Amino acid sequence: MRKKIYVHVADDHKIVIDGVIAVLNTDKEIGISGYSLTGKEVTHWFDNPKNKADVLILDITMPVLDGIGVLKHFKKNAVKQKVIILSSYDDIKIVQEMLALGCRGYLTKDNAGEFIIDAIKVVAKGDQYFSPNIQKELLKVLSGQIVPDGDLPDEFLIESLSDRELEVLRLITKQYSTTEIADSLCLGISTIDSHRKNLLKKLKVKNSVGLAMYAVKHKLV
Amino acid sequence: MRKKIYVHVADDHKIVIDGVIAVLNTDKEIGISGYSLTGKEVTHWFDNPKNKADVLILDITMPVLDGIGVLKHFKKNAVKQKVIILSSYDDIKIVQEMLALGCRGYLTKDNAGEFIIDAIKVVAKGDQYFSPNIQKELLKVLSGQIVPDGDLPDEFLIESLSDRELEVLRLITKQYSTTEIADSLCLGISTIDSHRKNLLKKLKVKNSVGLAMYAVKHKLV
DNA sequence: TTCGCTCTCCCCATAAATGGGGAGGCGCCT
DNA sequence: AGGCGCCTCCCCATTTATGGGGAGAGCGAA
Repeated sequence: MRKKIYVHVADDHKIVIDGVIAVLNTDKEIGISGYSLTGKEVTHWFDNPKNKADVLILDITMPVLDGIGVLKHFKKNAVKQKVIILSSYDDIKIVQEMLALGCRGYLTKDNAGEFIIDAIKVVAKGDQYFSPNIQKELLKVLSGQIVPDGDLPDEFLIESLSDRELEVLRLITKQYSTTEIADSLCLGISTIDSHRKNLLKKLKVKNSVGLAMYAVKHKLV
Repeated sequence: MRKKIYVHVADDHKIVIDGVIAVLNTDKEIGISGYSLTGKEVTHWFDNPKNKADVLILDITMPVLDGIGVLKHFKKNAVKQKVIILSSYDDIKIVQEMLALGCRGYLTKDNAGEFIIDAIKVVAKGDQYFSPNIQKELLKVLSGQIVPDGDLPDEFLIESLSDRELEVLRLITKQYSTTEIADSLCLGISTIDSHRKNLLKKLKVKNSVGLAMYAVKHKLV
């Protein structure tokens, strides 16, 4: 038998972890090296050089530190273990964002059970793996059926926002009007108007609702 | 051995179902009679008199028809099988709402694995079961430490939205202006204005951004 | 039938947001 | 010194959104 592949599972819902482990236990080549309920726990595990995990199954939405934070931490610390995202979202933009952050595979929770074992084996070998529904979406992008806005992954879009703009954006999502934002920041109304106009341009959305949706999507709130 | 208890599991994430089933399979008195990925599927199963399930493990947030809708359907049709809610929320007001709708038990996803078997056995006998963290919250209410105010968390305001209002809300989140929504639905501008005004009142938000945030929070988009 | 709710549309008015443009100060980097 | 981006604020104008009220038609429940 080949060398066993050790897997670490991270999700804020223990029952999901139980499910993943139950599925993985059906395969003799795969072992469980541990699990985490928050992103913070994950980074603790992987900061320890004695951690024997080869692959990390990672949920995006977690308390304390989310999946995005974990990937960023891994990138900064050059963690070499492979990461497979296990998420509820099948939005191609999110997939791209995760890829940009260095994940090696992407599964959606609605069908992870069928594909997770394959995914782990493929990723452990060094390849990438995406569940069929995600593959289909990625192909659409490649074949030009979806033009991903020609924009850089939204990561960079976020970073192109200035501190002030982020501040204004956050207040907009709190349903503050321009006047209220101006008062709250002790600035003129025209200033907030300018910031909002710049935000609309930078994020390429139509109105404040678009700004709010963007902020939510990128977890700025 | 006593008569086996049959359980039906409903959750929009298959991996959660896998997890629940894996845990339940460790107990010989419990059998799985089926599972559902949407509330609609659940009602189909339980509308069929041949369904042999004794207990339903039910998630609250599901597409097509959510857990609340399922409980209401059960109430209307006098479905006699017991329901245990399996939810991410540990908000006491939600628990109370579910109790009012006739559920017999409440588990949170973060520790369901430990208690789900006990919960099923207790509920199957006709008693109620709550995981310890929920029990603690309920005791606080009974002892007067929490005075549950009249308003439910907004999670449940959604039930009071009409179809048209939901439609308008969805288009608002797509960054449509009132005029565009009117055109898109072949209605007058005044009509959409009225719907939006009603939405603002019903959902107790300040503006369209608030509507969008609400829609996102409650997974309407 | 009467009551309540939805859906449709209208009146009034004001506040807010959108869409162009420009401009001066300030700090940072080259 | 010059360039660049950010922050601040202003002009113009139009479109939208908000906030109050009302009203008739339809439909189902009590």
